[in-house]
Amino acid sequence: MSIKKVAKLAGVSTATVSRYLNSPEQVKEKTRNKVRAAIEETGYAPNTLARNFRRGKTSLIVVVLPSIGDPFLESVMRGVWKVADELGYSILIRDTQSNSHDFDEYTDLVFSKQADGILLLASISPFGEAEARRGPSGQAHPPLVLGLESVSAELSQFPSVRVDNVAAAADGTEYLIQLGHKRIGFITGKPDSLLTHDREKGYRDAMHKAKLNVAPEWVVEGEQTIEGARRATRQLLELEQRPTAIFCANDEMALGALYEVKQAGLRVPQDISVIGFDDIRYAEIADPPLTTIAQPAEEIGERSMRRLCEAIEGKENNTAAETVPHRLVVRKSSANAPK
Amino acid sequence: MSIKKVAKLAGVSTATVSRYLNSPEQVKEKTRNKVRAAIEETGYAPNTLARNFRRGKTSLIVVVLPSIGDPFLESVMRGVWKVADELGYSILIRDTQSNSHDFDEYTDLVFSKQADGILLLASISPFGEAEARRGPSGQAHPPLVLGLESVSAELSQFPSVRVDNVAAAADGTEYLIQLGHKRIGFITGKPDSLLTHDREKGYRDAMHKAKLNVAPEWVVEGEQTIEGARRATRQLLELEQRPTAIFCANDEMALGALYEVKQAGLRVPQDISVIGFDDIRYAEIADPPLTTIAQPAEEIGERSMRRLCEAIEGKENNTAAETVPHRLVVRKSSANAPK
DNA sequence: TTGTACGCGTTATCAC
DNA sequence: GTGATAACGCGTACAA
Repeated sequence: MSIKKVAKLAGVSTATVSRYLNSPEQVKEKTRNKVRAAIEETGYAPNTLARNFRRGKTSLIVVVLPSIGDPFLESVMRGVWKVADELGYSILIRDTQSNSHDFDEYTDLVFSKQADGILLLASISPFGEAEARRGPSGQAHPPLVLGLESVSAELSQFPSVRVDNVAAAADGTEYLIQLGHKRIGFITGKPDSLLTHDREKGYRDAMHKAKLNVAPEWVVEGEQTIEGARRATRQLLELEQRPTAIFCANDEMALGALYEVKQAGLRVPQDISVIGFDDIRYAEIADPPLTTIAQPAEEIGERSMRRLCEAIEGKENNTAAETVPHRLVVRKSSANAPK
Repeated sequence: MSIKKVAKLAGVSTATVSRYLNSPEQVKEKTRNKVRAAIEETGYAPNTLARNFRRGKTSLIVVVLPSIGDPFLESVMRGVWKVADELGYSILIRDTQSNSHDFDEYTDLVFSKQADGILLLASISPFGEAEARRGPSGQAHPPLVLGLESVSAELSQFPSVRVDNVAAAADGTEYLIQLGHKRIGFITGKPDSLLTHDREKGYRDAMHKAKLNVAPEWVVEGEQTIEGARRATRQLLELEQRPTAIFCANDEMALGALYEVKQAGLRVPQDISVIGFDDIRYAEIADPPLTTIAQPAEEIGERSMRRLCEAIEGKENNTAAETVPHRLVVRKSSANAPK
């Protein structure tokens, strides 16, 4: 009823008002002025609900991430938002921590037109039932891009943007080995996190390549939280032959590890080296400043979002996995192995 | 076109399918079964776009916050999401850091039916033009609740949920005064943050009450970032008569301050006490663990969100300001004043 | 209890 | 360049 009101007031048809809003260059200047005046007078704002309905598009994108308030994701999201603003999308965030949704619930968001696409920045259970939905839905799968996380076989058909976590973790491990460390502990994430699996694999690969043994008790679960990492660290420190270095699958856990090592009266890095992964902003001001592996977070966000938008707009269906470079950042929490 | 398909397949009318979805009790069991079968067979998912359009409701809520990846906001958002899930809303996040929108852009989201309401967890520029829009829009203002932040006069008409920042900061300051500190520095936030203004006021009030002078150079801007706080701290340390204690308007800045004090070769808390505000999860594992003022973050999120939903659903227009309790958490970063 | 038919506000497809 | 009008898919008043 509203575009009609404006149209009547301006003495034009609704079609013209619509054109004025969406492709003003198709409207003669004189008409444009009439319409503009009418819009200003009424304070008219187009009803987005109706517009989306008509266009069959929500301009909403769901970003699925493990937990908001993750300092690393902040940088990624900055990149995501940049592209979203540029291309006119809004971002709907779902975290997998507070809510335990399964994958279908996310794909449903697209099939039921609540969102146009999904940017998956978290590990979640694989395709499951959604696979069955390929038929009815008409399209094979919803527009979906994976950022950060490694891909399970089920999801390997989708485009992705991430660092090579295996290689990066291997680099970090090799760095410790070069410092003379032989007993290196690894604090991994949750069991279902493919990402931390990959990092663990990189660690194991590097150890193996250097012909160093990995005792089973050296690899401990840290649940990707400070608390979990603190527990894990205490376990490592109680070992008869405790590690001289601890590699944490992310910085959040490394900060917890740092605390517990110092709490136990040991010095970092003289007694134990600690390194992390992600280079969050707290790494630099940790005590001692944390050696870690940096990812180009904002770039990952930007590129994955861009590819998602392309997929939505049907411009590309390039399903290639895109790898961005990582970088070892050496700070004070790592040093030569003791003795 | 889709509800029709289901209806045809089930041999009923579209109205019946619609009823099946929205008020199943109005449908006879036998019919229900037919419809259910048809829905399962087709994999039908109702078009949310059409539904929202028809209902005139988006079930979307915009949460405006200073910056995602703020560890404190994570807890607040947990509370927000809890209520959102319960009541069937989705959350659309806008941060004021990466994007600089003004207030009108947020109210427009509601007026143009992109969202049902606004939860404001950040200080932003006051009403401005939106005030003018009261007429045409029909309603006085969009559903809006303030969480965390203090309110400017323009926004005082809206419901709010927060701690008493003035009183809390006064408590923290008094605590330092009791420890014998007389020269207490304050690192404040951005000039336009009402929140940190209030905390600064609490600090000044407490100093004044204790008949202690506040030298102008003791109050420094820290921009609400680690970097800013580090700069501010260096300034304070260079003072001829440097403070024996530093009160930071939030923990993020306190972590930066902690780093710089140690960097300068001073000991915390023996030479300088440092306290923060918010009790983020990194406060406990800081070195030394940070004394701070805790807010019931999740509760703030939950209550403010609940009030917003009530406002949207027209259940209440209680515009009272709700105050939740704060709590001083004493850890190792604060001690008696030196000498 | 179920079916028919209309309208929500916008955009797109035609003619003119 | 502009206007008339038919969709878009769903909910609901009303009739049966």
